[in-house]
Amino acid sequence: MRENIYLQIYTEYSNRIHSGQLAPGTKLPSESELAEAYKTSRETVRKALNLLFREGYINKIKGKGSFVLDMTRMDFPVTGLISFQEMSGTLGVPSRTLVEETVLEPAGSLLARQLHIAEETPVWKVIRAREIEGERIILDKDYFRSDIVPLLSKEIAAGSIYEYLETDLGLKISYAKKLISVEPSTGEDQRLLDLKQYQHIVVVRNYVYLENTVLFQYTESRHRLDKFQFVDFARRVRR
Amino acid sequence: MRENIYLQIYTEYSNRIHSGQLAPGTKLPSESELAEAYKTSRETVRKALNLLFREGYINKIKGKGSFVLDMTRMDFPVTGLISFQEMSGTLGVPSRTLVEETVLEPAGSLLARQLHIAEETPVWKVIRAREIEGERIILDKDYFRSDIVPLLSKEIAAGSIYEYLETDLGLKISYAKKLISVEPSTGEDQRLLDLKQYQHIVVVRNYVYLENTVLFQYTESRHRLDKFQFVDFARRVRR
DNA sequence: AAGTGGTCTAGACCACGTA
DNA sequence: ACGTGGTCTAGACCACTTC
Repeated sequence: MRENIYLQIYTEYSNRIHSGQLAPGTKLPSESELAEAYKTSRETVRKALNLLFREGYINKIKGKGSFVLDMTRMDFPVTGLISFQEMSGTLGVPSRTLVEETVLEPAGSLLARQLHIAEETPVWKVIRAREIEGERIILDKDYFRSDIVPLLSKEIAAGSIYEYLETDLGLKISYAKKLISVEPSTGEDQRLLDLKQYQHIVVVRNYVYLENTVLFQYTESRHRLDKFQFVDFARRVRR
Repeated sequence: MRENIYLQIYTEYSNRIHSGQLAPGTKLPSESELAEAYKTSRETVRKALNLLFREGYINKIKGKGSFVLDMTRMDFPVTGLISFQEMSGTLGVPSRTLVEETVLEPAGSLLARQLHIAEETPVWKVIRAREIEGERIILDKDYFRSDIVPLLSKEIAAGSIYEYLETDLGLKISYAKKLISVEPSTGEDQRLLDLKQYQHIVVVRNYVYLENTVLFQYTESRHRLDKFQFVDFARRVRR
């Protein structure tokens, strides 16, 4: 039996909405009609529609139907940082990554507390500056537990570390917590970034957990004030 | 027939996890066991567990079971601003709201663009300063479409506007988009807040939509740099 | 009354983890 | 082999909207 019918329906419709093929306001076929069209049950269709709903692609109104929302007003991505990854993905913005450091060293007291490990545990430390349109704007400081990530080369750091972790190491990332705050900039910030006159810097602390709830990565992403933007889309939960 | 069994299960377990009655790491009963215990079907139980999963209360591992996550490490709320509402809710932090202005006036060009309405349309404007531990730290500027919110008194503004909108006016809030950025502070900020030496201010723009996808409220929440913090919990979506 | 989405049922088969 | 969660089915009844 083919599986993940609901993901297939979700993907097809999210693509059509993304591409503009389905204009905002368009009414989707009813759940029963979709079930028939995909030769599946209504509950399976509902799973797909609920995904689209949760991510802001459509709105569902009882008694009326499901309607395409205006994603263009939402900018992108629906939730997350408008930062290096996204900026460099968008058309024609020249950007590059400067790997400043890739070392294996003992965690130390501060980091040991962040990662909930012993101070002596060796930890991979990767420091990268992100240059966008000729300006070094973001400083990424990544720390990985070395018992989980045995090797990290400069080459890997220059590319996508996440791809390496998921496809090569087979790690299953489950969830992450972000903490955003504004803090005075450090000497390191001033040395590695083009900070202009700004005395403060936006710090995004990221705690990444594996499926087995092990916290294996801690990241500090330090953004120049004027280039920082964060988007959050939230459905209101009724209880 | 009793309805919303899944919400009942969700509420019971989220409460137990919140209160610490269910310690982190605890294994929940299996889905079949829960279905039997609540005299319902497995799919209904799964609906409840998926809610708990999405909100970071539990982790689900195929073949093993569902496990309580450590919420205390997560601070609170799971996603959102650590700001006035939350701060004032926590024990013993003295705080109050100063209503600076409650007027009905034409939208004007800037606001007309934000709310997607005509410039002449009257709009309720509510300006409130939030004082925490004797310092005015947050400036909330709320704008409501007057065709949807007919009346807004100073008394309502001093309390919870959302409660008024939902219970008294029966408005159904569906979703909201937040945009966070850092900007130079204005004269108004300096006049109404205790800004200290800070030249910049964290601006949280909030766009609130009703169930029928009408954008009816635009809010600017302006936070003093050093008192701003935002938390985001995100499950990694696998596609 | 007809059509829509919201909830629920009582099964089924599969993939994964543990023993 | 067994228990676990992940997906799916083919129905059912309900609440809401529209006609």
